[in-house]
Amino acid sequence: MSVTMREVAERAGVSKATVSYVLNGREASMRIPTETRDRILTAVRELGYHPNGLARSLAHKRTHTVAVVMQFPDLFSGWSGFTNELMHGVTDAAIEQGVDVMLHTRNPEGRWHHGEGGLLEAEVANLTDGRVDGALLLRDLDDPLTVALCRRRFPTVLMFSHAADPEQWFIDCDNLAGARLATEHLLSLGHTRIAHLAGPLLSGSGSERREGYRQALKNAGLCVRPDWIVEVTHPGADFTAAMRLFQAPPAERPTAIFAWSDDVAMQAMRVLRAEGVDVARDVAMVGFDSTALCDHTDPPLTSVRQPIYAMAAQALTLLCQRLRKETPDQTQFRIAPSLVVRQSCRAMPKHMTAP
Amino acid sequence: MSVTMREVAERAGVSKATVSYVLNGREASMRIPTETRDRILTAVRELGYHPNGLARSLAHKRTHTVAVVMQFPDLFSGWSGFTNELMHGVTDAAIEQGVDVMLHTRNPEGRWHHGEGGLLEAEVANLTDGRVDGALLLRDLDDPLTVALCRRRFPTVLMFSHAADPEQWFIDCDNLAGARLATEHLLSLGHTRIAHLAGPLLSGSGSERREGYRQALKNAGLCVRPDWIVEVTHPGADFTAAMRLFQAPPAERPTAIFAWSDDVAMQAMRVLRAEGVDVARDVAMVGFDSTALCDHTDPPLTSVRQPIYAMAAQALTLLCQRLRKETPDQTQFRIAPSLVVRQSCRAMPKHMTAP
DNA sequence: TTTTTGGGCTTAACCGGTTAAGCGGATCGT
DNA sequence: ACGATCCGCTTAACCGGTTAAGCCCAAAAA
Repeated sequence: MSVTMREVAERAGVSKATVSYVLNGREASMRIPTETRDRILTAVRELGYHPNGLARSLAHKRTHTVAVVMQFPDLFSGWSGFTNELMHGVTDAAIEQGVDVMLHTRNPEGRWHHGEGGLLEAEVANLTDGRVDGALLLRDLDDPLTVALCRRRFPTVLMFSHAADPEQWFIDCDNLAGARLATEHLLSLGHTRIAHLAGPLLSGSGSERREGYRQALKNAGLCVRPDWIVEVTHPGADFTAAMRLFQAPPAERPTAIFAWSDDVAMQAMRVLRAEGVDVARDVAMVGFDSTALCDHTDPPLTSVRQPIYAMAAQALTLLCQRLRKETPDQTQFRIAPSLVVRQSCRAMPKHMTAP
Repeated sequence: MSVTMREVAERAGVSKATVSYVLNGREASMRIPTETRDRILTAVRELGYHPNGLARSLAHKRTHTVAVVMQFPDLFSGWSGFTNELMHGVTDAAIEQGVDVMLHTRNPEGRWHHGEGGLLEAEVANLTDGRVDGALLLRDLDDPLTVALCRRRFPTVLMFSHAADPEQWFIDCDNLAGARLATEHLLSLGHTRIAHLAGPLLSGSGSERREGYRQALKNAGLCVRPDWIVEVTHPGADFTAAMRLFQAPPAERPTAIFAWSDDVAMQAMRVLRAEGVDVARDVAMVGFDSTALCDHTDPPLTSVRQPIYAMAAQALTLLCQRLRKETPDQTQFRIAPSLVVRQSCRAMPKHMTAP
């Protein structure tokens, strides 16, 4: 089909090896006279030769390709600004590092591992079969795939997650601090009846943000009401449990909500509005991520900012360093989040904050 | 490093070929007794053998991987709901078809081709070097890369673009009809002073939507004011030219805007609001794409819907059919868009519509 | 003149699989 | 008894590159 090195060699009247040496500029060890070199380069041009990437990679055992492995098959679903910013960071850094990116949204047979081992094995085999040099993982805490890959010494970097194992490289956000930031912001505005739309317990971000919420309440001397922690793992989830909180008599309702992600916050805003509850006027809302979307919602959403783009880009850069066997001073990062105040939180009216 | 077929063969006391036959189940032509088969499978299990994907692909000349080639290096930038829905469709279909997806956001040296041919050549070589079987292209009309790949008979499918060449497979939206839909909606609400925030002329969507806008105005007996077609190619672009339209005396200002994309519409809404112009009350706005975001803006954005997810998924499916050398009845698709009315367009007050 | 040196290539093994062709021995048909 | 057939496997070429080792010949050194 395509023109091979053999044909180039024949046309130039040399051996495959010579062509290879010329094309790869192995000048240090091998001095090839200009005349031969020109003959080869002419043949290359005339035949329109380009080396086959697979053969190259097979011989080098290096593909200059990394995989991005998502947790959920539907991560691209909805309007997730998170995924967008993440992929933007990854691809920009990939261009800079000169690597290609493969997408592995593919989850073995459904959402989560069934524990049979066979599916996990298949996934591991898929990643370690030589087509990619390493992987960027977006997975839950103690995810079996992550652990399995690490055990096989397959080069990985965790994004937006972390691990106790010092062998694991990762870059994560300090979710605990972020959640405290959000909750304390609401507290400082005079809110005491704060509910939490929580993420999955399995994920680091989900569980840590819960804990940060709890800590902030406790530090303020408030008790944590378990029924006010409602698990809403993604925007498509069922919000009826959350809505039930607002069917209580007015004095029993939350006056503020900390949502574990912007997407969930936005969906909640929609659902609440449909029920006649106006965000900002009737209830304060804080999200998490502070993606560009937050400026465009009604009202603009106050949110905890984690620098997704930069973190993703750094994750890819770290992975490339790992592939080059470099040893950076630091291989585990915890990024401090910040609060971006927009207009979704009003202060509590004075008379209600008084005891 | 990894365990190879050779080692499996040695441990099972057979040749590489036999192992290969057993693993690939070439039972039809080759009958291997259960005893030998078991010996091999045991060796496979004991050694934890998994075939090397590169070697396999090299021998088969098939990688079961397709590339997604974007036009802009920054396509993942901002909050683009378009890209998100697109990638969701692509990846879902990829899972179904059993192929992997490579991202080629990489643009040779900056944004657009410099026409030297060298960069284009490099890009073509990159895609045709065997690492991917085919490509999904998101490119401008008459894009040189598209043309070059088609000439080399490299399997491609255009997404959200089209071509006159019957050899080109594509799936595109009827942008002309969509733009007419948007403009006619505004006309039907009584607006006659309609501006257009236009996309790049190079892109099919950009130019066709302009034309649809023009046609709708002409059909309504209105004249097209060139100064009211302002090019705003992406949300990060300069909006000052657009804003200048609203510095005219009230009677000279547009009362409605048709934006060529949701992202641009949303950014315009922001910029306008900052200038004291309230969308819906002071000016009607229609976007294009109608991604999930439109429900969350203030006000929710009326927009022309193209089924991005379904189109992207079908594009990938078409590509896979092309790779399997199937010949579908239809290889060029034009999808009819529809209008999703939300709350960003008010009817003109009666006294102003009267002549 | 003989030996050393080194330039300019080639040979051949290798990366890790696939697969057409073929071989040796048992079985079958006549 | 002898050829034909078939089973069960191996051999070796091949995919398209890379690269260590080495060969041949000319020039330099002894």
